[in-house]
Amino acid sequence: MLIASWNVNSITVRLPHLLDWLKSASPDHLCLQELKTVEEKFPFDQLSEIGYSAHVVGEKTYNGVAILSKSTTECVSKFLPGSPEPFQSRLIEVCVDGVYILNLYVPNGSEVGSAKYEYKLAWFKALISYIEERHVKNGVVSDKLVICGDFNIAPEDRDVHDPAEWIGQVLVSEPERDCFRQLINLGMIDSFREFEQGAGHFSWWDYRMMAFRRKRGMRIDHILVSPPLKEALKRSWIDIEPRKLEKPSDHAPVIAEFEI
DNA sequence: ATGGTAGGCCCCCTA
Repeated sequence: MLIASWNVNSITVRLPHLLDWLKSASPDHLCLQELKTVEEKFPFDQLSEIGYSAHVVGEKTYNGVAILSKSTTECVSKFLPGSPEPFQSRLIEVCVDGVYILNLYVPNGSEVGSAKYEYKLAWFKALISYIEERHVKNGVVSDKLVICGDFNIAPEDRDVHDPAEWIGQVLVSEPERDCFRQLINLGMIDSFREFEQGAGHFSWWDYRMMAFRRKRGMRIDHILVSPPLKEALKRSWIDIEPRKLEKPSDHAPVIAEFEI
């Protein structure tokens, strides 16, 4: 079974890339972020034609998340209780055959110390409570849980093209990394790092300054796996091919394979 | 300290 995650930066613009990628990669479930549209304009029909159903939380212009699946899934949640105001569509969770898939679009944070940065930290605090209430027993995640998404956090310096240049900045600041570590402390496993220890593996590159060509990126999109799924995890990787296309998303899809 | 590029939308905001 393949579970993938991709920040498409507008599903309207990226639909051709998305359909092509689904046909070639053929994931069982794909978590999408930054739809930038409302549910009424979501391309259910075109996705259905290639075998995918979808649960969607959209909004006009910003944010928006969805989970596409080949099989039928049960939607568990479409919002984050206790998240700071105003509401933003950044969380959706489904359940399928006893496996929970939680899809996140973590706030970007804009700049350390800004109001948006405080929103990001408050949002993550609510996220930890959400996970603790639903999936944690005795301090660890006891359910079969996969947390996918654009975390807007590069967990360690090896996930950053130039750590010295980025020190203390948004996406890499210690309070943000503390947020990520809280999930690790609940037992969640960074699937990518189970198979690859090296630096230079990125999932996002700024559109500006030819960042992709210059390999100046960050690994901020993640698939985390709970302890009950660890043995089933067989592979985890980043597919940078769609980032090479004309009019790409600034993010690449990340994929995890399970023997289930 | 700033700018560069992209997407959506209402001439600017977010990333």
